[in-house]
Amino acid sequence: MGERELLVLGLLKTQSQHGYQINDFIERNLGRVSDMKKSTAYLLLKKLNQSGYVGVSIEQDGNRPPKQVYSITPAGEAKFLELLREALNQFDDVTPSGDIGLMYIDYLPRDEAIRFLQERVEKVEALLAVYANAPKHGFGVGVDLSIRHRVVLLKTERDWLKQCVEQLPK
Amino acid sequence: MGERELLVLGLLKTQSQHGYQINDFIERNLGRVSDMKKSTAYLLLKKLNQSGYVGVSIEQDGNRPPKQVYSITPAGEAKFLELLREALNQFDDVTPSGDIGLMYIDYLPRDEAIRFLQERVEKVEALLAVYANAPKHGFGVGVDLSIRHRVVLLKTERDWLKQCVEQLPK
DNA sequence: ATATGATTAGTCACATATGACTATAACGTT
DNA sequence: AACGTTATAGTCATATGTGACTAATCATAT
Repeated sequence: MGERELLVLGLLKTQSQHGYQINDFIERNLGRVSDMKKSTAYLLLKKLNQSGYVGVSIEQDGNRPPKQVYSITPAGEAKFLELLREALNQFDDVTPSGDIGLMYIDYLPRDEAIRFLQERVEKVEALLAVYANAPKHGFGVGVDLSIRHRVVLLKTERDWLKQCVEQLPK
Repeated sequence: MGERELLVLGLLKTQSQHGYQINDFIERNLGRVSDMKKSTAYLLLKKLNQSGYVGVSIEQDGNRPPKQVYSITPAGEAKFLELLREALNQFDDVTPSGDIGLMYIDYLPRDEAIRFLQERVEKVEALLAVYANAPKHGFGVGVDLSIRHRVVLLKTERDWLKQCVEQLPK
């Protein structure tokens, strides 16, 4: 259990919801903090239910097909706090992707390799532009801190890539 | 197919090997560039073989149980270059982990939350010390560039975390 | 009326990755 | 000769995550 479970439990803490709403909220408002997909959301809801952290009730809305409404249980509230503490305090070292290619860079003509790396820099810069121009978000400090996180990581990535190009032996 | 397949094909390009050697080399020499595990290595070898990018032959060594020796095929050589170009030129935006907790930080007493974040800073600094003191590696420029990558990312992480703590409203 | 697209609510096969486990042989030490 | 350790070579159950798919209802424009 990790951040994704924490995210779902936290959304249910605000109000009981069905799967669609959960996913919709994440897609619309938290796209810059989580990339969780719909099927994963439903999967987690099911698992959290089996573990007793969320309850399900059926809601019939006029003629619409019946919906599963999920709500957090007391055990879920406790788990939420446990996961929150864990999430705030833990740091996972992640192996950055994109480095393996550099190990074999000498198998390509130097100028071709450099062109690839420069294209890569441009991709990073394009993304940077998107995030840097993101409007302040209303959902809370957290989302803004998270966008700031991405921005500084992307800048670091860009600068490191540029340094790689420079430091490459002729 | 991605970086991991590229890594394996690249190691076979240098010389034909069996699964054990591949994994052993990665664990011993490339632990700072890839975190691929043994079972994954064997899995990739099998898949690459099924796709015709590596061939297998049996080698009997005295009384030892027979070994599968893997070697790269011409198709594998071509695939290697294709994957290398892709790896050098692509940039994947990755959602950084550890941000979800910040969204819910107000559910904990502020001082407790800050203690957790400070512990997290210490973890980052501990890792930073490990990588910063890593000796220059002989395998090639790539490995050193990769270590540099981790170091700058970790520094960014540390600084961002410190900023988070400061910017938190009282 | 009716076609189109958004809303709502999921399911399922599939790919990836790994931890835990099994086995044998060689080698050094006591 | 018994024993622990390392080298060797894998297999397998399991967990995670997602893309592609199905289906029904409702709102809106044509």
